[in-house]
Amino acid sequence: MKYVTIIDIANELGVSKSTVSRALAGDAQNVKPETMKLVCETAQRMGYRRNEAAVNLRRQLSKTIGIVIPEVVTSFFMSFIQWAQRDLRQQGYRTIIAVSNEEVTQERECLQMLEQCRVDGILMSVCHQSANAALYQEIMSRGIPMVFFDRQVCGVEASQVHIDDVSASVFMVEKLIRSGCRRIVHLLGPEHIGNATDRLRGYREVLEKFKLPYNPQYIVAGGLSADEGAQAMEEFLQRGLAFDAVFGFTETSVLGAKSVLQRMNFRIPDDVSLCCISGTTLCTLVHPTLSAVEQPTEEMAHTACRLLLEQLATPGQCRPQTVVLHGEVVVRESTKAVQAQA
Amino acid sequence: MKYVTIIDIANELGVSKSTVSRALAGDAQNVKPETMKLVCETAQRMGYRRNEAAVNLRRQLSKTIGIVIPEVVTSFFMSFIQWAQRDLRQQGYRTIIAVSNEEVTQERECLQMLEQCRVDGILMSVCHQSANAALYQEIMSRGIPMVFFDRQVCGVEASQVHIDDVSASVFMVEKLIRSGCRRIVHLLGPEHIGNATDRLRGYREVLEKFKLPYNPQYIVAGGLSADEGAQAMEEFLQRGLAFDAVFGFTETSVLGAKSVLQRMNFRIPDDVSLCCISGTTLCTLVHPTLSAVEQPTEEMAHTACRLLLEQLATPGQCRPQTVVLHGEVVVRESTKAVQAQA
DNA sequence: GTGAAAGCGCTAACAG
DNA sequence: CTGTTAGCGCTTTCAC
Repeated sequence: MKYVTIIDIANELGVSKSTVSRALAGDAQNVKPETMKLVCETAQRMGYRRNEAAVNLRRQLSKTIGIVIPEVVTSFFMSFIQWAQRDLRQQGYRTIIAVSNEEVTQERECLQMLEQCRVDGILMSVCHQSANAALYQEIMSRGIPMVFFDRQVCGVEASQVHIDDVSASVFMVEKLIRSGCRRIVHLLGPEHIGNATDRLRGYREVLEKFKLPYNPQYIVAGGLSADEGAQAMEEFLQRGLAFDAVFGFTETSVLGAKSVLQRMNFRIPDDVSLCCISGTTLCTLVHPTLSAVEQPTEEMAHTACRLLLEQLATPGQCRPQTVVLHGEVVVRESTKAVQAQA
Repeated sequence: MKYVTIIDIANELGVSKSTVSRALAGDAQNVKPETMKLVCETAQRMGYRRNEAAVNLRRQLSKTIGIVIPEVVTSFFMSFIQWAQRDLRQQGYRTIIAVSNEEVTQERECLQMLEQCRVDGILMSVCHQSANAALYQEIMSRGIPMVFFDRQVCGVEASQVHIDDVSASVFMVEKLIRSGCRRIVHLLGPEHIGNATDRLRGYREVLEKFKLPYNPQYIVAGGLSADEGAQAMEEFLQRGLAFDAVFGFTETSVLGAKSVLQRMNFRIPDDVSLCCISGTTLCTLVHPTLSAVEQPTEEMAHTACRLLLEQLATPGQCRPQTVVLHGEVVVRESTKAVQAQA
């Protein structure tokens, strides 16, 4: 029931606890090799586990990074975490994961918890572009570096890494148009997520470029979840407008829309092309009727970790910087596209 | 840079740190209401965050539960975590998530880390049914309760919760046969995962029941990942045997197989039915050609948490118990099935 | 109702 | 090379 402490080991061996501490820390400079070996073996034998709480308290730092993500449905965030953990662990950092569930209050609680655990830094994907901005500032002013990834934040002086949503959107929509689509439904993301605005902007830019009319009737609030996407699709169908493509904000919402379309016997991608800016490669792998610009998850994780570690290495020294990455494009050409090219 | 401590608050107010501690803990019995209010307000104003490391050290417990999962690709584990976190948080527990990446050594490191963090209990899904069994026993003998979920463990006296893999498998395969399939490929899971053996057993039981011949040629090692599933499928195709269904161990591996089949212009589910025992509802939602018995993720999480909390409440008192849940079935009937019924 | 003091397990000066 | 000592921030007796 009780854990073995360095004092237990010290008593067992008749040495002082400092010696044990030094030996266990591998301080070859100040411990005789044989003492070292003896201590380590005894620790092993007695089932010693060093108490992180005690170490953190003493050292005044935790060697722990907090990661806050908005949801766990999309594999993007999980994949990001995996890459980030690898990088951070390599630098001797542990990670604590906290999920805000897309709610501002839960996000506050997550951050509070991370502060209580005295994390050395935070990787964060926000659930709202501005609601908790003051809190972010407060945390950073306390000397805890934060790096924001994927979801953009407004009004915060901090390092960020995200993809170029406008370009990604432009690329995707242009691809649709070139493959013969003219009437493109856009499942708009929530306005409190900055990326949504950018993607709408991209959508509009392409229409202008091709001198196609912009009809607000084709823009539907598609939310984030599959349910919201499905609902949005039904809402649009009731408007009775002709359409040949759906460009969704989330992978999840466009898949929700897809289920509605299939129920209505639309053939995909022959009748309707589906596309989105996707979380991860897995998406288009398993949804072979979906076109997507894919986020470079691994690169984003590396970059975010690099930015954070830099700030950790030079406390208070480096200016915040924003890194913008570019997605990879995976497009499923519909038969319509083939006709259009002919 | 420096955090505010209760001593800072005590000095600010000219009271002792004990009083501050009591007030912050909400000990109304021993603190005058006005003092209480004053302390709390000051704490708020000064941006106090209580140091969890110090509390844990003092209290000799962490109010933290560790969750170990083998991978983060499947949404099942993420979904499980979400439910579990909700239950545990409600009981005042924090959670630490650790990922073993299906590797025995990484799993050891995870557990070691959790012990170092002095977690009060562990929810665990193993990457190997027996490799670390001794370690599990050691941890439990130290008084840290463990509950194993989803993946079965061998030779360990501990509480477990998983689905009835044999029944699930029987149900799925029987469904295939009743819908007209006769030659069913089975993508077998790794032998170090107990559930794989059970599912194969289910497969064989059904064949016997229907007096169909068992041909080992139809069993292919399908691994866990999409790549492994694809490779297994290709391997099977080279055998040149006729087949009309694929029953995979993992959602992921059967989707890998699917990509190969599609490349070969098989029509799904008309030429070939695909099915598996799936991680979560999302799976069949987004893969409308896949039939599956779905794990009751939420129920599994609730059950696992309940078992753990029971052990936490009565240390060393409750005997390990195994709970077996049943999956829900979602079947996509192929046109072949319709023909068979006619 | 409040304060003084001890101590959780560990590290890091400082002496020897 | 090793031992002694002083805390890290907090809770919790025990006095008053």
